[in-house]
Amino acid sequence: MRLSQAFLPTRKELPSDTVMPSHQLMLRAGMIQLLASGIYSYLPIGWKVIKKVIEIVREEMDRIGAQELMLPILNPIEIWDETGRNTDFGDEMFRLYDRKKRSLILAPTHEEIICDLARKYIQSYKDMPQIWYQIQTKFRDEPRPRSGLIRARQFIMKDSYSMDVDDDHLEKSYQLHAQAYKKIFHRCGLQFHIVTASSGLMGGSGSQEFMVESEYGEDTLVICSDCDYAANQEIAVSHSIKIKNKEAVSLKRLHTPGKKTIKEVSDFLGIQTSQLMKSLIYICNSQPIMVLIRGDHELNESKLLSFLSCPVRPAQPDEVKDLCNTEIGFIGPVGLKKSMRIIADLSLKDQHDLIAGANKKDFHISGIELKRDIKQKIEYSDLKIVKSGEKCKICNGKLKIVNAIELGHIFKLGTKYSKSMKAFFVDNKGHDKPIVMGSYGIGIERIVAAAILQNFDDKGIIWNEVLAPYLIHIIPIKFDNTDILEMANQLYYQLKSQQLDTIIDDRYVTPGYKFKDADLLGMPFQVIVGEKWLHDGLIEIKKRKSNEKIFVKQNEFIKTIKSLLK
RNA sequence: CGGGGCGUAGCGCAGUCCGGCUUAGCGCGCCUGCUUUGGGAGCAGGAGGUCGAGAGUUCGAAUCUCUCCGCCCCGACCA
Repeated sequence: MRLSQAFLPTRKELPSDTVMPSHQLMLRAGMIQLLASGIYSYLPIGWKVIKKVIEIVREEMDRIGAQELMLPILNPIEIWDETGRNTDFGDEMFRLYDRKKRSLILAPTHEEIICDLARKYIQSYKDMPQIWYQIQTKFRDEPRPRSGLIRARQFIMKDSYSMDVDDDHLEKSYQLHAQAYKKIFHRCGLQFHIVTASSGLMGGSGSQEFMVESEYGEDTLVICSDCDYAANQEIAVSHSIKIKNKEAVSLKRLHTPGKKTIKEVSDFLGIQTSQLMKSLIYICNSQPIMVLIRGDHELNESKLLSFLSCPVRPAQPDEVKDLCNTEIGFIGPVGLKKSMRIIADLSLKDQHDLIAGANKKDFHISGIELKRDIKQKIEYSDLKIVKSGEKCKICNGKLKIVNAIELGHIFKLGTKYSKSMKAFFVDNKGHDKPIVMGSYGIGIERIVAAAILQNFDDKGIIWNEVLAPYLIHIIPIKFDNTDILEMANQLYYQLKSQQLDTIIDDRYVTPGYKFKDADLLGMPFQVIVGEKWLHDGLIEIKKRKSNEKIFVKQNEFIKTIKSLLK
């Protein structure tokens, strides 16, 4: 490509209203253009990179025997009613009507459509296993699009679905995907984590996410520095920092005027926050539930949600007052007016001398032992958020917390969809059984953003050879000198004839302009034809990443370039 | 959906508090001419704006009031 003819609108100035480096660089390098919030046009070099990612994904999916197909984006609403996900997705689905006023949606994912295909074509255990995938635009009306392509409302996803006869075979399909995903992200040159993830309300027997660390990430991971343990914070477990168990003592009411928060109470009483018990009221299916957490811990709502298998919300202040006869800050499990389900974090089990609210304004109670002092049955579960510095349950190593961006998610769906959509097959004994499914996604643009995020400097993007829109960027300097222009053109044609993706900056602009643009665009190799060529007959090859310069004679050029390419 | 910020030329911004010396300005970019080619060139000339939209207040509105729209950030949300 000749830059003089290219649609490659680079910008010197940093776009305002942007925060994330990958977003800023994609805009500055002329890769993307915003059309509306969360909706982008992909300009030629942006699209070129995306196509490279897609091709890698396609190769690795094909390698595990997955079969590519293409499903409709426009879906009749009825099929989404079959699984109840019309309601579940709610406002996140784009909705529209056809001329007959029939309700349609723009698909945010395709489990239902796949399941429909499966129930029509998969009849016998002999028809499985199957893995079907597509690489296609998805639509989600995100409440808050952000960070450029990281969270967009229209984005490209590779989604695949496996159909198997039972859980063992699902496990195989799942592992095939895990392997394929590792290869894909490795090939893209990314550093990533594989973490166990929350199954949420979807049930199923497990899922893993493929994550790249980033301070801009929307997910939080817990990672062990000593072993392989890595999990999404939503489900991560740890050994809490141990505290010495106090002696058993009797209950005592303490006057704590105006002291509501854990910190206020512990400061006032001169005790460790870990001796306190946080009492939280949640509402689940309109029923109140008291949740108890150690004072130095925080509740992990995802864990509560999966323990209860029901969406939860914190109770409103007036609801709390209604239930406990006092305001937030002084509630506790001892002396509750109305009985309610109580769920406590494991760390509180068998502890002596805990302190909680007295259900009376300005009073707390000390000396609490849940087993001794609470008559009703208390359910115990791991409910706390894992914090940095806690110990790994597997190896006792130190856990760290990092933010991350989710690039891929593999999911054992089980039979949720096949049951509700009646996708059954006949097993080898002649019985009807629901197809056992898996679903697996990759965010294509997120790979591009992550690749930039992991490889840039103050001058611009640093592409690796796999994803680079062009491998080589030729820069003729002083090119009104016909020798230089001729040489540069000659190299350009030579490289092209070797199938090496090359761009040449044949614009009539100053050298500084060309260098800045080349660094911003970040092709792996810059080939500079200038003074050195005129005086010494040498062509300069500069590596974008290391800034290393190599000077070669013309007859050595192609050989050298090829040896530099991996 | 809650909180905050912003909307003035293709891009980045000043002007808005305190209405009228602003014929709406600056930098970058763009066009023409001459000069210029190892780190975003110089000089000269030029084009480009319903000041996000609508309504109102006023003799007079980019500036004040109201409504709406859009974009960004924080939070909530994110099978």
